Amino acid sequence: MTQKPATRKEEIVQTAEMLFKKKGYSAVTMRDIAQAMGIKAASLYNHIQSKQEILSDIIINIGEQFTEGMAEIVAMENVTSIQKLERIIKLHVQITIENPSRMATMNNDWMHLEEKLEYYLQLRRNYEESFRQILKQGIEKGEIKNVSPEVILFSILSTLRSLYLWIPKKEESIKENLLGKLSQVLLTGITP
Amino acid sequence: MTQKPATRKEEIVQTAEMLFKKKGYSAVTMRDIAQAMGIKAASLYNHIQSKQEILSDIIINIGEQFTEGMAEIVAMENVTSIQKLERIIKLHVQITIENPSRMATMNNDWMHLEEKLEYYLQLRRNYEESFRQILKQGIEKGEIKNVSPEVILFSILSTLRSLYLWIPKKEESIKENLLGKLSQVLLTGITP
DNA sequence: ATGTCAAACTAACAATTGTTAGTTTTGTAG
DNA sequence: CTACAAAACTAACAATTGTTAGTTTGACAT
Repeated sequence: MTQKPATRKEEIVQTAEMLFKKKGYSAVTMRDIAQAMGIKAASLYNHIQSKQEILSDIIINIGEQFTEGMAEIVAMENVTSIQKLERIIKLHVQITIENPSRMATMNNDWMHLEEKLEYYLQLRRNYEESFRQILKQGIEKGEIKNVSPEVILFSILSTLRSLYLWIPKKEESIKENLLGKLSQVLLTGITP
Repeated sequence: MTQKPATRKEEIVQTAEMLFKKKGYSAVTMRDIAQAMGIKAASLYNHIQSKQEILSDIIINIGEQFTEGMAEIVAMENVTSIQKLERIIKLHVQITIENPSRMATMNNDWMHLEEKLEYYLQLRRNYEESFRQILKQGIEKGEIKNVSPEVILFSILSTLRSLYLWIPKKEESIKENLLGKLSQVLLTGITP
């Protein structure tokens, strides 16, 4: 699920993101993080600059993963809009399986970013705009029902952004089926 | 959108929930709440017992609204499962339009409940179980596609729980259409 | 053995936290 | 005008916060 940390700093970030997921950034203290690692709070500062830096590292890392993934999808040729949507769903499932805690932190604590806040918001706006364009093209080409793209965008994105809440509970076998089932529900609906 | 506060305590709760929505429970101080009301932090304690009480009031209030709404839906006779799902969607849209800040607080800060935490979790488990039963009955009767009820539950509930993020931006006219569009997308999908 | 360097430690800081105690202001009913 | 209750205030508290400075430890190459 999560990679082996390569540096001591990465260990700190990985410990922090687990705690952030449970209680949120503001409710987690540097002493909490240190205790979870079996060291003292002051020792953390041999490896990081500030608590804020931990948060930035977590969120910007994931934000840029989504940006890169979306760029690839936008660049795809000779595919339908539905196929692009399937790729978006796959992108979310993959990233969330790899980094459930980071996803939780990005979703819940982005507003506590300081210097990096505007950059994060820019990434998010661009991502949503690409998503919206894919939906509009699909409607134009008749591949997607002519319903408000905004409502579709909201509905799919809400589900994908909540994946971190459900994925950690499932075993690997279920995760494999998840992508297919989720695509079916989100794209074709639940009525026969 | 929000009711006129009847008591000074309700004013405090309403001020608090707006701030909780923006920054989360842990990041909002009693001095923040007081300042937003133009008074001093100590004055709040003429009306409330603790910061924790504010959070409890907000979350339990909403939690019980959902419990009551779901009880009515479960008790409905001579209706299809799809009609019950439409009523669930309507329930979420209505409550969220009336209390967007409370919804945000319930979704994001329930884990900071103390004495009332177990009661809240019980309400939530019961709600989800009723939802699950409606889905299973729908599948049995052939009114709902035979896809994993768990995935359907997750998908619809994720969207409904995120409504607070989108609803405050829309004007009243859009809100009226929202219910219909949302039902269409969630139930019949987006493919023609 | 010695020197080096990363990574831990102790001790402390200034600021901020939720909350209490006791006092003063304010508006309204008699 | 007076009395009373509601609701504000000032001042302070003990605990906790992120962070810094300076020191010690431990592993390893020389």
